[in-house]
Amino acid sequence: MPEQNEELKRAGLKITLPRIKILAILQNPNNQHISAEDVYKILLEQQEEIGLATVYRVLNQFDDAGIVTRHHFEGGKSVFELSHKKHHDHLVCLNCGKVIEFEDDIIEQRQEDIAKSHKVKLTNHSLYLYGECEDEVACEAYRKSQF
Amino acid sequence: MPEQNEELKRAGLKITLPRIKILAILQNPNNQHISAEDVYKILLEQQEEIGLATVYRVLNQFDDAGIVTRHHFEGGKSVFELSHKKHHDHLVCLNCGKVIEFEDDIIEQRQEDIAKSHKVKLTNHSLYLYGECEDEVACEAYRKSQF
DNA sequence: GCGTTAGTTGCAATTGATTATTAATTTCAC
DNA sequence: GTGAAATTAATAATCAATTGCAACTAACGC
Repeated sequence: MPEQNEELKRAGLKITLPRIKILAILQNPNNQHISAEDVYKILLEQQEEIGLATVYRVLNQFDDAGIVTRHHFEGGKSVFELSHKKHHDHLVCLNCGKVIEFEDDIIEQRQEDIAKSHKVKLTNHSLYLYGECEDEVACEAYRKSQF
Repeated sequence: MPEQNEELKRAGLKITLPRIKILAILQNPNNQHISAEDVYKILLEQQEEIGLATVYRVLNQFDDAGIVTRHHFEGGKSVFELSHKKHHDHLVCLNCGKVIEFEDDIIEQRQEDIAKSHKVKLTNHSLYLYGECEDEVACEAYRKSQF
Protein backbone atom coordinates (compact mmCIF):
# COMPACT_ATOMS: atom_id res chain seq x y z
CA MET A 1 0.00 0.00 0.00
CA PRO A 2 1.96 2.95 -1.32
CA GLU A 3 2.28 6.27 0.35
CA GLN A 4 -0.38 7.82 -1.88
CA ASN A 5 -3.06 5.93 -0.02
CA GLU A 6 -1.81 7.27 3.27
CA GLU A 7 -2.03 10.79 1.97
CA LEU A 8 -5.58 10.32 0.79
CA LYS A 9 -6.62 8.66 4.00
CA ARG A 10 -5.19 11.49 6.03
CA ALA A 11 -7.30 13.91 4.01
CA GLY A 12 -10.44 11.89 4.74
CA LEU A 13 -10.87 10.93 1.11
CA LYS A 14 -11.72 7.46 -0.04
CA ILE A 15 -9.01 5.67 -1.92
CA THR A 16 -10.15 5.52 -5.51
CA LEU A 17 -8.30 4.88 -8.70
CA PRO A 18 -8.72 8.38 -10.15
CA ARG A 19 -7.41 9.97 -6.97
CA ILE A 20 -4.42 7.65 -6.77
CA LYS A 21 -3.53 8.27 -10.40
CA ILE A 22 -3.87 12.01 -10.14
CA LEU A 23 -1.84 12.17 -6.96
CA ALA A 24 0.88 10.07 -8.59
CA ILE A 25 1.02 12.49 -11.51
CA LEU A 26 1.36 15.44 -9.18
CA GLN A 27 4.16 13.69 -7.32
CA ASN A 28 6.18 13.29 -10.47
CA PRO A 29 8.92 15.93 -10.34
CA ASN A 30 8.32 16.71 -14.01
CA ASN A 31 4.80 17.76 -13.24
CA GLN A 32 5.13 20.51 -10.71
CA HIS A 33 2.86 23.44 -11.55
CA ILE A 34 0.51 21.52 -13.82
CA SER A 35 -2.93 22.51 -15.08
CA ALA A 36 -6.08 20.39 -14.77
CA GLU A 37 -6.15 20.09 -18.51
CA ASP A 38 -2.60 18.76 -18.59
CA VAL A 39 -3.29 16.24 -15.82
CA TYR A 40 -6.19 15.04 -17.93
CA LYS A 41 -4.00 14.72 -21.03
CA ILE A 42 -1.45 12.62 -19.16
CA LEU A 43 -4.20 10.33 -17.90
CA LEU A 44 -5.48 9.87 -21.42
CA GLU A 45 -1.99 9.01 -22.59
CA GLN A 46 -1.88 6.39 -19.86
CA GLN A 47 -5.04 4.90 -21.31
CA GLU A 48 -7.00 5.73 -18.18
CA GLU A 49 -10.76 5.94 -18.41
CA ILE A 50 -11.45 9.19 -16.69
CA GLY A 51 -13.52 12.31 -17.23
CA LEU A 52 -12.18 15.84 -17.29
CA ALA A 53 -14.77 16.83 -14.72
CA THR A 54 -13.36 14.26 -12.32
CA VAL A 55 -9.92 15.75 -12.67
CA TYR A 56 -11.27 19.18 -11.77
CA ARG A 57 -13.26 17.78 -8.88
CA VAL A 58 -10.36 15.80 -7.46
CA LEU A 59 -7.97 18.72 -7.78
CA ASN A 60 -10.42 20.91 -5.91
CA GLN A 61 -10.73 18.30 -3.19
CA PHE A 62 -6.96 18.10 -2.94
CA ASP A 63 -6.82 21.87 -2.68
CA ASP A 64 -9.43 21.88 0.08
CA ALA A 65 -7.55 19.12 1.86
CA GLY A 66 -4.30 21.03 1.59
CA ILE A 67 -2.64 18.36 -0.53
CA VAL A 68 -2.13 20.79 -3.39
CA THR A 69 -1.95 24.54 -3.76
CA ARG A 70 -3.68 26.35 -6.55
CA HIS A 71 -2.02 29.18 -8.46
CA HIS A 72 -3.38 31.63 -10.96
CA PHE A 73 -0.56 32.19 -13.38
CA GLU A 74 -0.84 34.76 -16.14
CA GLY A 75 -3.08 33.62 -18.93
CA GLY A 76 -6.21 32.49 -17.17
CA LYS A 77 -5.95 28.88 -16.20
CA SER A 78 -5.11 27.54 -12.77
CA VAL A 79 -2.10 25.39 -12.08
CA PHE A 80 -1.63 23.09 -9.15
CA GLU A 81 1.39 21.99 -7.19
CA LEU A 82 1.90 19.67 -4.26
CA SER A 83 1.85 21.69 -1.07
CA HIS A 84 5.17 21.23 0.52
CA LYS A 85 6.08 22.35 3.94
CA LYS A 86 7.41 25.79 3.20
CA HIS A 87 5.74 28.83 1.69
CA HIS A 88 7.38 30.15 -1.44
CA ASP A 89 6.77 32.39 -4.42
CA HIS A 90 7.44 31.91 -8.11
CA LEU A 91 9.68 33.26 -10.81
CA VAL A 92 8.51 32.31 -14.29
CA CYS A 93 10.40 32.53 -17.56
CA LEU A 94 8.02 33.80 -20.23
CA ASN A 95 10.08 32.19 -22.99
CA CYS A 96 10.61 28.64 -21.81
CA GLY A 97 7.98 28.43 -19.08
CA LYS A 98 10.42 27.32 -16.44
CA VAL A 99 9.22 27.97 -12.90
CA ILE A 100 11.73 28.77 -10.19
CA GLU A 101 10.58 28.71 -6.59
CA PHE A 102 11.99 31.14 -4.09
CA GLU A 103 11.27 32.54 -0.69
CA ASP A 104 12.40 35.77 0.76
CA ASP A 105 11.93 36.70 4.37
CA ILE A 106 12.44 40.39 3.74
CA ILE A 107 9.58 40.52 1.25
CA GLU A 108 7.38 38.46 3.54
CA GLN A 109 8.06 40.84 6.39
CA ARG A 110 7.39 43.95 4.30
CA GLN A 111 4.07 42.51 3.18
CA GLU A 112 3.01 42.04 6.78
CA ASP A 113 4.07 45.56 7.63
CA ILE A 114 2.26 47.06 4.68
CA ALA A 115 -0.96 45.22 5.46
CA LYS A 116 -0.76 46.25 9.09
CA SER A 117 -0.15 49.87 8.21
CA HIS A 118 -3.38 49.83 6.22
CA LYS A 119 -5.25 48.10 9.01
CA VAL A 120 -5.76 44.88 7.12
CA LYS A 121 -5.21 41.40 8.51
CA LEU A 122 -3.25 39.56 5.85
CA THR A 123 -4.64 36.15 4.97
CA ASN A 124 -2.61 35.32 1.90
CA HIS A 125 -0.83 36.78 -1.05
CA SER A 126 0.33 35.98 -4.53
CA LEU A 127 3.62 37.12 -5.92
CA TYR A 128 4.82 36.16 -9.36
CA LEU A 129 7.90 37.48 -11.06
CA TYR A 130 8.01 37.21 -14.82
CA GLY A 131 11.09 37.50 -16.94
CA GLU A 132 13.40 35.87 -19.41
CA CYS A 133 16.28 33.49 -18.79
CA GLU A 134 19.59 35.23 -19.40
CA ASP A 135 21.04 31.99 -20.74
CA GLU A 136 19.21 31.85 -24.04
CA VAL A 137 20.66 28.53 -25.10
CA ALA A 138 19.53 26.73 -21.97
CA CYS A 139 16.19 28.54 -22.17
CA GLU A 140 15.53 27.38 -25.71
CA ALA A 141 16.61 23.86 -24.84
CA TYR A 142 14.23 23.78 -21.92
CA ARG A 143 11.38 25.15 -24.00
CA LYS A 144 11.82 22.41 -26.56
CA SER A 145 12.03 19.71 -23.91
CA GLN A 146 8.54 20.66 -22.77
CA PHE A 147 6.79 19.52 -25.95
CA MET B 1 -13.30 68.81 -27.23
CA PRO B 2 -12.68 67.19 -23.89
CA GLU B 3 -9.49 65.50 -22.84
CA GLN B 4 -10.93 62.05 -23.51
CA ASN B 5 -10.73 62.63 -27.23
CA GLU B 6 -7.09 63.59 -26.96
CA GLU B 7 -6.36 60.37 -25.15
CA LEU B 8 -8.09 58.29 -27.80
CA LYS B 9 -6.43 60.13 -30.63
CA ARG B 10 -3.03 59.60 -29.07
CA ALA B 11 -3.76 55.87 -29.00
CA GLY B 12 -4.64 55.89 -32.68
CA LEU B 13 -8.24 54.97 -32.01
CA LYS B 14 -11.19 56.58 -33.68
CA ILE B 15 -13.28 58.76 -31.44
CA THR B 16 -16.51 56.90 -31.02
CA LEU B 17 -19.30 57.16 -28.49
CA PRO B 18 -18.66 53.78 -26.84
CA ARG B 19 -15.00 54.58 -26.35
CA ILE B 20 -15.67 58.05 -24.93
CA LYS B 21 -18.28 56.68 -22.53
CA ILE B 22 -16.09 53.83 -21.35
CA LEU B 23 -13.10 56.09 -20.85
CA ALA B 24 -15.24 58.49 -18.85
CA ILE B 25 -16.38 55.67 -16.59
CA LEU B 26 -12.80 54.58 -16.00
CA GLN B 27 -11.84 58.15 -15.15
CA ASN B 28 -14.45 58.32 -12.42
CA PRO B 29 -12.60 57.93 -9.12
CA ASN B 30 -15.33 55.59 -7.88
CA ASN B 31 -14.55 53.16 -10.66
CA GLN B 32 -10.94 52.30 -10.20
CA HIS B 33 -10.36 48.58 -10.51
CA ILE B 34 -13.58 47.82 -12.36
CA SER B 35 -14.51 44.71 -14.32
CA ALA B 36 -15.72 44.69 -17.92
CA GLU B 37 -19.03 43.35 -16.69
CA ASP B 38 -19.40 46.28 -14.28
CA VAL B 39 -18.51 48.84 -16.93
CA TYR B 40 -21.26 47.32 -19.02
CA LYS B 41 -23.76 47.54 -16.16
CA ILE B 42 -23.01 51.22 -15.64
CA LEU B 43 -23.51 51.89 -19.34
CA LEU B 44 -26.87 50.16 -19.26
CA GLU B 45 -27.89 52.27 -16.26
CA GLN B 46 -26.97 55.30 -18.31
CA GLN B 47 -29.38 54.11 -21.00
CA GLU B 48 -26.56 53.60 -23.46
CA GLU B 49 -27.10 51.25 -26.37
CA ILE B 50 -24.00 49.15 -26.25
CA GLY B 51 -23.01 45.51 -26.47
CA LEU B 52 -21.00 43.66 -23.89
CA ALA B 53 -18.62 42.48 -26.61
CA THR B 54 -17.83 46.09 -27.41
CA VAL B 55 -16.92 46.76 -23.81
CA TYR B 56 -14.50 43.84 -23.83
CA ARG B 57 -13.09 44.87 -27.17
CA VAL B 58 -12.59 48.48 -26.16
CA LEU B 59 -10.99 47.56 -22.84
CA ASN B 60 -8.56 45.30 -24.67
CA GLN B 61 -7.73 48.10 -27.06
CA PHE B 62 -7.17 50.43 -24.13
CA ASP B 63 -4.93 47.84 -22.55
CA ASP B 64 -2.91 47.48 -25.76
CA ALA B 65 -2.65 51.24 -26.02
CA GLY B 66 -1.48 51.50 -22.43
CA ILE B 67 -4.48 53.55 -21.36
CA VAL B 68 -5.53 50.93 -18.84
CA THR B 69 -3.84 48.10 -16.99
CA ARG B 70 -5.45 44.72 -16.59
CA HIS B 71 -5.31 42.81 -13.32
CA HIS B 72 -6.28 39.26 -12.48
CA PHE B 73 -7.52 39.43 -8.92
CA GLU B 74 -8.43 36.27 -7.07
CA GLY B 75 -11.86 35.04 -8.00
CA GLY B 76 -11.86 34.80 -11.75
CA LYS B 77 -12.69 37.96 -13.61
CA SER B 78 -10.27 40.62 -14.78
CA VAL B 79 -10.39 44.18 -13.52
CA PHE B 80 -9.09 47.27 -15.24
CA GLU B 81 -7.64 50.49 -13.96
CA LEU B 82 -6.37 53.62 -15.65
CA SER B 83 -2.62 53.35 -16.04
CA HIS B 84 -1.18 56.15 -14.06
CA LYS B 85 2.39 57.20 -13.98
CA LYS B 86 3.69 55.24 -11.06
CA HIS B 87 3.96 51.50 -10.59
CA HIS B 88 2.15 50.12 -7.58
CA ASP B 89 0.81 46.90 -6.16
CA HIS B 90 -2.52 46.05 -4.57
CA LEU B 91 -3.93 45.08 -1.22
CA VAL B 92 -7.46 43.69 -1.48
CA CYS B 93 -9.98 43.11 1.30
CA LEU B 94 -11.70 39.79 0.65
CA ASN B 95 -14.77 40.88 2.61
CA CYS B 96 -15.63 44.28 1.23
CA GLY B 97 -13.61 44.22 -1.98
CA LYS B 98 -11.81 47.46 -1.22
CA VAL B 99 -8.56 47.87 -3.13
CA ILE B 100 -5.66 49.73 -1.57
CA GLU B 101 -2.74 50.69 -3.75
CA PHE B 102 0.75 50.72 -2.36
CA GLU B 103 4.32 50.75 -3.50
CA ASP B 104 7.35 49.62 -1.63
CA ASP B 105 10.87 50.20 -2.79
CA ILE B 106 12.31 47.52 -0.58
CA ILE B 107 10.10 44.85 -2.15
CA GLU B 108 10.85 46.14 -5.62
CA GLN B 109 14.56 45.98 -4.96
CA ARG B 110 14.40 42.47 -3.51
CA GLN B 111 12.50 41.27 -6.57
CA GLU B 112 15.26 42.57 -8.83
CA ASP B 113 17.90 40.91 -6.70
CA ILE B 114 16.08 37.60 -6.65
CA ALA B 115 15.60 37.56 -10.41
CA LYS B 116 19.22 38.45 -10.97
CA SER B 117 20.44 35.73 -8.61
CA HIS B 118 18.53 33.21 -10.72
CA LYS B 119 19.87 34.64 -13.94
CA VAL B 120 16.54 35.93 -15.14
CA LYS B 121 15.92 39.37 -16.61
CA LEU B 122 12.81 40.65 -14.90
CA THR B 123 10.19 42.06 -17.24
CA ASN B 124 7.25 42.45 -14.91
CA HIS B 125 5.65 41.07 -11.82
CA SER B 126 2.35 40.82 -10.05
CA LEU B 127 1.94 41.13 -6.33
CA TYR B 128 -1.43 40.98 -4.65
CA LEU B 129 -2.00 40.94 -0.93
CA TYR B 130 -5.32 39.59 0.29
CA GLY B 131 -6.75 40.08 3.75
CA GLU B 132 -9.59 41.42 5.83
CA CYS B 133 -10.16 44.95 7.07
CA GLU B 134 -9.54 45.15 10.81
CA ASP B 135 -12.32 47.70 11.14
CA GLU B 136 -15.28 45.42 10.55
CA VAL B 137 -17.87 48.17 10.75
CA ALA B 138 -16.26 50.24 8.05
CA CYS B 139 -15.65 47.10 6.03
CA GLU B 140 -19.29 46.09 6.11
CA ALA B 141 -20.38 49.63 5.30
CA TYR B 142 -18.08 49.70 2.30
CA ARG B 143 -19.28 46.32 1.11
CA LYS B 144 -22.88 47.50 1.17
CA SER B 145 -22.05 50.73 -0.60
CA GLN B 146 -20.81 48.73 -3.56
CA PHE B 147 -24.24 47.36 -4.52
C1' DG C 1 -21.01 69.17 -47.79
C1' DC C 2 -20.46 64.37 -49.81
C1' DG C 3 -18.79 59.95 -50.85
C1' DT C 4 -15.39 56.40 -50.07
C1' DT C 5 -13.25 53.29 -47.07
C1' DA C 6 -11.11 51.46 -43.28
C1' DG C 7 -12.23 51.12 -38.62
C1' DT C 8 -16.02 50.05 -35.42
C1' DT C 9 -20.19 48.20 -33.53
C1' DG C 10 -23.95 44.84 -32.16
C1' DC C 11 -25.46 40.60 -32.22
C1' DA C 12 -25.22 35.87 -32.08
C1' DA C 13 -22.52 32.06 -31.98
C1' DT C 14 -18.19 30.17 -30.02
C1' DT C 15 -14.45 29.13 -27.14
C1' DG C 16 -12.09 27.67 -22.96
C1' DA C 17 -12.17 26.77 -18.23
C1' DT C 18 -14.83 25.18 -14.72
C1' DT C 19 -19.06 23.53 -12.16
C1' DA C 20 -23.65 21.17 -11.55
C1' DT C 21 -26.61 17.27 -12.35
C1' DT C 22 -27.65 12.65 -12.40
C1' DA C 23 -27.61 7.90 -13.03
C1' DA C 24 -24.42 4.26 -12.49
C1' DT C 25 -20.40 2.43 -10.14
C1' DT C 26 -17.16 1.68 -6.36
C1' DT C 27 -15.36 1.88 -1.71
C1' DC C 28 -15.38 0.28 2.83
C1' DA C 29 -17.35 -0.73 7.43
C1' DC C 30 -19.85 -4.46 9.04
C1' DG D 1 -19.94 -10.84 0.85
C1' DT D 2 -23.44 -6.98 1.42
C1' DG D 3 -25.44 -2.48 1.45
C1' DA D 4 -25.30 2.37 2.53
C1' DA D 5 -22.75 6.23 1.38
C1' DA D 6 -19.32 8.22 -1.36
C1' DT D 7 -17.56 8.70 -5.85
C1' DT D 8 -17.50 8.46 -10.71
C1' DA D 9 -18.36 9.33 -15.92
C1' DA D 10 -20.87 11.66 -18.97
C1' DT D 11 -23.48 15.33 -20.24
C1' DA D 12 -25.35 19.62 -19.81
C1' DA D 13 -24.85 24.06 -17.91
C1' DT D 14 -22.42 28.21 -16.60
C1' DC D 15 -19.32 32.02 -16.71
C1' DA D 16 -15.93 35.08 -18.59
C1' DA D 17 -14.12 36.34 -22.73
C1' DT D 18 -13.53 36.24 -27.80
C1' DT D 19 -14.73 36.05 -32.65
C1' DG D 20 -17.23 36.14 -37.30
C1' DC D 21 -19.92 38.87 -39.79
C1' DA D 22 -23.23 42.15 -41.67
C1' DA D 23 -24.50 46.79 -40.78
C1' DC D 24 -22.87 51.20 -39.46
C1' DT D 25 -19.92 55.43 -38.97
C1' DA D 26 -15.84 58.45 -38.25
C1' DA D 27 -12.29 60.54 -40.79
C1' DC D 28 -10.05 61.55 -44.92
C1' DG D 29 -9.88 63.87 -49.40
C1' DC D 30 -12.30 66.21 -52.93
